[in-house]
Amino acid sequence: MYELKDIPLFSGLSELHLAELQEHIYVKHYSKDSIVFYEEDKSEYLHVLLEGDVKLYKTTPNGKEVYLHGMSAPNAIALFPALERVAFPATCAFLTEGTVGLLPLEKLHKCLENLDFSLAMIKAMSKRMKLLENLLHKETIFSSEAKIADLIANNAKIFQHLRNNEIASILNITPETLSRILTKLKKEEIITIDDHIVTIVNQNALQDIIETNSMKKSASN
Amino acid sequence: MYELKDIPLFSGLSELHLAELQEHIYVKHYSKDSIVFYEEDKSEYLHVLLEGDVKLYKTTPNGKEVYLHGMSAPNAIALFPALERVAFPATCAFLTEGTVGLLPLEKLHKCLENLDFSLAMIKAMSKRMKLLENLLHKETIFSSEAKIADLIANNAKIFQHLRNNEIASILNITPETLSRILTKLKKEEIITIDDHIVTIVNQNALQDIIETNSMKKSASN
DNA sequence: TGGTATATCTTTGAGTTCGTACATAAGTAA
DNA sequence: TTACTTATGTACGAACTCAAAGATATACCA
Repeated sequence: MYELKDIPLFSGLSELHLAELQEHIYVKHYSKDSIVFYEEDKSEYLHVLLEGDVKLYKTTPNGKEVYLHGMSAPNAIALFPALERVAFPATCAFLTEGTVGLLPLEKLHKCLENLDFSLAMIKAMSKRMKLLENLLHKETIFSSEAKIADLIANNAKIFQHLRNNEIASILNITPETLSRILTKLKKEEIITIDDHIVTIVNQNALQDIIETNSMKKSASN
Repeated sequence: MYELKDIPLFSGLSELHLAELQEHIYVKHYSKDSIVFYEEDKSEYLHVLLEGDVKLYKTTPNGKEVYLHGMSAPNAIALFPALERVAFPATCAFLTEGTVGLLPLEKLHKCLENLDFSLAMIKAMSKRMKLLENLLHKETIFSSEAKIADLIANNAKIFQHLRNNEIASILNITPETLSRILTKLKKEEIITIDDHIVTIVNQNALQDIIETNSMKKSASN
């Protein structure tokens, strides 16, 4: 299990300061699939993921989950609600077993008096903004085909570790749509899939899909 | 025209420090509709909006604009690309005439050695995250009906200042869709529109649309 | 250990929906 | 007038839902 000092946000603090913080942290264990916090909830604590993987997602009025991102320990989650003391914009659920440390917000806010900590906070927030920005791009610009092409181009290995329906939920598309588009990509000889290993055959065509948001049908059809 | 000290991000700095920064700022004037920077571009400067209004938007492969947000002077724009020295995630265009101050990134990064400045930066980034988070919610959770209902509930006055096609572009829907849904809202007696003044008649029904993402049809149809 | 049963995933087809695109008419303003 | 904005009808398309069949995995038991 990780400790505070393993998290970049806190790693710049002195031994002494860290020890003091550690004293005030309430450590909580979670089982797989349990909820850490719900969208719209508020909390008096910063949630620090010390062990395990979580996902963050929003829920639509009809109960559909909109996947935002996954996070692995060690990591501070929901920084922005902690800083602004506002409600969580998303629900956080464990994908594995895991552990969360709860740091009282007063303690966090006191840390900000330390310049190194503030700079680390800026770094951490930058990182989070990059994630958000990326997500926004995927959800507003990319078509389903482009989402899939992008995933294959950047992280083809994920198909070895996750089932297609899990990948679909990460991309916020239905498994049916994923299946259909993968079939199309195979038929167009842009990729091959063998025993869950996705291999890129035509990198250019893939890039083209990402850039144009669509696949030109092959003349042979 | 505003100056650096009018911007919350910089207002905590000493007179001396401000004067020094001001010396290194290159001030540039822009005409209405001109582009400040393009998506994917990089810059060695932080852009500080000193006068006028801009909008930020992404462009899809088919040339459609996806509106992100508008900003008014005084304000630092594109903080995240400035901090991380990465490409702009969006295009910035003036909606009015205006002025931008260009602050070399070295100068900005030097400011971060000042704790008050760092704290102001954290505040500014928080604010930006809130914007992004809001936008993400609108684009991923809301239906077109909910977007419009939300706008009417929170900012009905905007209909007095902007034409419907401008409002449509802010909501990232087509003018046709906006027109149809406004007509529907009038027919259901949820709002009235008189000479561009939108009045809410049935607040509950409006809230209901925002929460459920759809309008139940009235029995009379 | 192997074999079968059962559950879960994936694929495919058909139909629906939401919002867009295009065309055109009607309204409004300079 | 002339240009632009708004409204409305029709058509289209991307991705969804629902349903059912086919393929894989997992569990259980002899």
